[in-house]
Amino acid sequence: MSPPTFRLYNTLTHETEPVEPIEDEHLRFYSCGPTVYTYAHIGNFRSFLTADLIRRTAEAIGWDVTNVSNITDVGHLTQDDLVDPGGEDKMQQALEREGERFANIYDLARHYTDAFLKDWRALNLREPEVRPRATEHVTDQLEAVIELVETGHAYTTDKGVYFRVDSVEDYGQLSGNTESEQLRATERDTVDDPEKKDPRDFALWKHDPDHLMHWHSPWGWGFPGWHIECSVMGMRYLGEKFDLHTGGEDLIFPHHDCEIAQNKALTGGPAVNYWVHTRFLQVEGEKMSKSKGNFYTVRDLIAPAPDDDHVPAPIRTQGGVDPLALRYTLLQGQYRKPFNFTLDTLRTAARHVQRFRDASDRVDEAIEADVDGPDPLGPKLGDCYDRMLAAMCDDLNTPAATAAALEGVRHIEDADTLSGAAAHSARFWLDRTNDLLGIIESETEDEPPAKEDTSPLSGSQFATSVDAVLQDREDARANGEYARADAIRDTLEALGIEVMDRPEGPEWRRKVEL
RNA sequence: GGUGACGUGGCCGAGUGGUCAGGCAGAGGCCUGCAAAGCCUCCUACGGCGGUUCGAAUCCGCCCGUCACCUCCA
Repeated sequence: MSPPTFRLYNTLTHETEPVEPIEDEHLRFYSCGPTVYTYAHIGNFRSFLTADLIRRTAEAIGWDVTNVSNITDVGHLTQDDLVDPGGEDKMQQALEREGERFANIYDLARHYTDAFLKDWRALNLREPEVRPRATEHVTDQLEAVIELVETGHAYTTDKGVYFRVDSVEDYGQLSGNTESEQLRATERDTVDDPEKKDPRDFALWKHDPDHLMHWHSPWGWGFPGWHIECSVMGMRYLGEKFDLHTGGEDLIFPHHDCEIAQNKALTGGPAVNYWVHTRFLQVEGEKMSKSKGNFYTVRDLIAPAPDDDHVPAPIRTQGGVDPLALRYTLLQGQYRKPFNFTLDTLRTAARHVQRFRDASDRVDEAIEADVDGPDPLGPKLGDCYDRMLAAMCDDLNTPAATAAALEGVRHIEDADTLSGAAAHSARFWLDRTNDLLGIIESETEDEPPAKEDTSPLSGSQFATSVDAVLQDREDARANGEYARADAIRDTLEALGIEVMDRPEGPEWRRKVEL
């Protein structure tokens, strides 16, 4: 059958539209990446997950994909209008906070970039084709700013260079913030540059020789404005026109509106056809914030570090969550709707991921055994896959897609026996499901994040001793000493070992504790 | 105040005019020495008020509520 039409909601048109790449069957898109001044939290990754799902869906319908995802490692000011030398940026603040950990601002950026990439892989996000860093493209940015000044789209003041918003058509089209007067009326009480000609004008270059990161420019030492880096890096790696651009909903204004304006000024027309924005998530029904104690970074959940001050106390003794369970959790909400992240959902997700894994193991055994027999699974699973793909193509409807996937795994579980033929069908389905949703097995080389292992024994030694204890319990059961058998089970449970008595003998696994 | 999004059962979340979403939790049952896991059954909602229609969670209007952005937060 022909693949379904891939449709996405376009912030620019307020409609869900068929995605039609400029180059047939080749999707080229840019994803706004993080500013690396701290560990990324699960909300950040909800947005990056959207980009990953766009990639996977496009690949599933046979398209090529070129994705550029940047790292913002230049510290930008916390207030755009505050272009005085005393202004601080987030990276500088981070360095002051953690000065003892890092030699300098570049060291800090490197540390958090590495941490970010590690989390990226842990969540089984596919690697973008290009991952440019802002600090490595300052020359490109400078050239763009010079061009904008020369073409009259920008002007200089003592404090920097500003983009002249009224030099392009339809500024603010993306957000709907089109009224100059409106922005003026709501301007915050910040230090303004009196030489700015329009309150909407934004900085392309900031004059500041004391900034921790500074570069030489025709206007003296300083650093680039925030919006210009994405315009420049997007065009450099994807061309003057490309298909799609992703980011968090907070970036709609001003960042993406500014980017659109810059691109128009530089190329004479808009660069991007589709804008896709991911809604913020909430945690336990509230805005995620450090003061509420519901602020989760990826590493908090998947690999707790009890001595790390970044890990909030309420979960410092928890964590150890399967990163794919975290991924599965984030799939329970469609990217464009508010999503309420709860530990309860995470707990459930961990169980579901385990079901996929158990089914996968069983299928592998059945392939090995290769018993003759019919294949009742093939058609059912084929149908499940079709519905999964259709759901993904329908504006990344991940809740519907995971529902169909769960139905598929139930078909495998329900089969009393798996013939070789059925097992091969199941293997094919599991692999394609994992390709599309990435929820069964990680594709990365990284070691799985160290689960908290308080045992002094290594993994295999530990397993051997658990097996020995279980044998003792089996002996007790055989002798009818049920009180002793239950005591052994309770002891193991207290150690985080879950015991299941199967017809073929006892089985155990580590409990998922949240 | 401006801009944009969203309101579905105890909870999370599909569903865009008429037939079951699904999951979690809960209740009962099967299985088990007892459990756990798994399986079966049950629980049936659409923020409010109008309107369109033979028929609306689904379309329209108004209201209420939640969230986000309004100069650097994904």
